Amino acid sequence: MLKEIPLIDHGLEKSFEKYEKKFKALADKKRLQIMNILTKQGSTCVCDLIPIVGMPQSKLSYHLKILLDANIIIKETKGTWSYYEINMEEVNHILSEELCCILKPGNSK
Amino acid sequence: MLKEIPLIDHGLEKSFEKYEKKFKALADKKRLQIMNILTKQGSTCVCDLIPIVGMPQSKLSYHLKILLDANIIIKETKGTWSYYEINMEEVNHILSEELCCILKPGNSK
DNA sequence: CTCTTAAATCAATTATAATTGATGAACTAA
DNA sequence: TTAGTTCATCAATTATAATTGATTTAAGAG
Repeated sequence: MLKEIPLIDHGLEKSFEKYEKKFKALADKKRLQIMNILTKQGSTCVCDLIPIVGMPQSKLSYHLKILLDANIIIKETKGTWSYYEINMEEVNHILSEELCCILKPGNSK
Repeated sequence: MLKEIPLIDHGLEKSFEKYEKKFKALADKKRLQIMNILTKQGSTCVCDLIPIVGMPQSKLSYHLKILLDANIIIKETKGTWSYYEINMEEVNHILSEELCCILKPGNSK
């Protein structure tokens, strides 16, 4: 039985849109820095991130939201505090072992 | 001997800038489509790509340049023709095995 | 040389993303 | 209640990226 090769593969198109969003989230050095800090620090609240990353709160919130919406980080709210951490499962699914290393502790030696 | 932990790690900063560029190149579904076609087709010239990807020549050239500058694809010129192909080594260094699969033949079944 | 084709580049427009300071919502403590 | 804190969101601006059609460069063919 012959398999039809469609001109436009809608499954792939969906995939490309999904990965476009994730790569967009990764395509910013400030967000890569945030990810690097989260991998070093583990779960961290926004108020502690502010002095480390050195950016105003609204800006940090903006970038955290982009990473969150792409499922690259996870948020957990405890009372007034919001704790963010890397979604390691997701990151490992996207990035190479080599690249994942800059997002894992013990690399910045 | 104690190791100093710098507030700003310039080595990491350079890395982040490098990866920012690569992720930016990947962060577009049209470019992911181009990459997918190049993995299926192998080395392909621009004039053959135009009808496959269905975009005007100047637009295609623009997107190919972004992928080329990020070292994600390789260009080889033969006379009037320019042939492009995936830089597999680079792609494998960045992306997970799982994700590399959408950029390898035999996946679109 | 001229004519054609291939592909890159340009300039102008349009679209998308990032930054900023201010405001608002939700929780805690007094 | 009131005041203080954490964080998200808003609106306005600025910056960056994508799209378009036209032009340009370069390589063959005749």
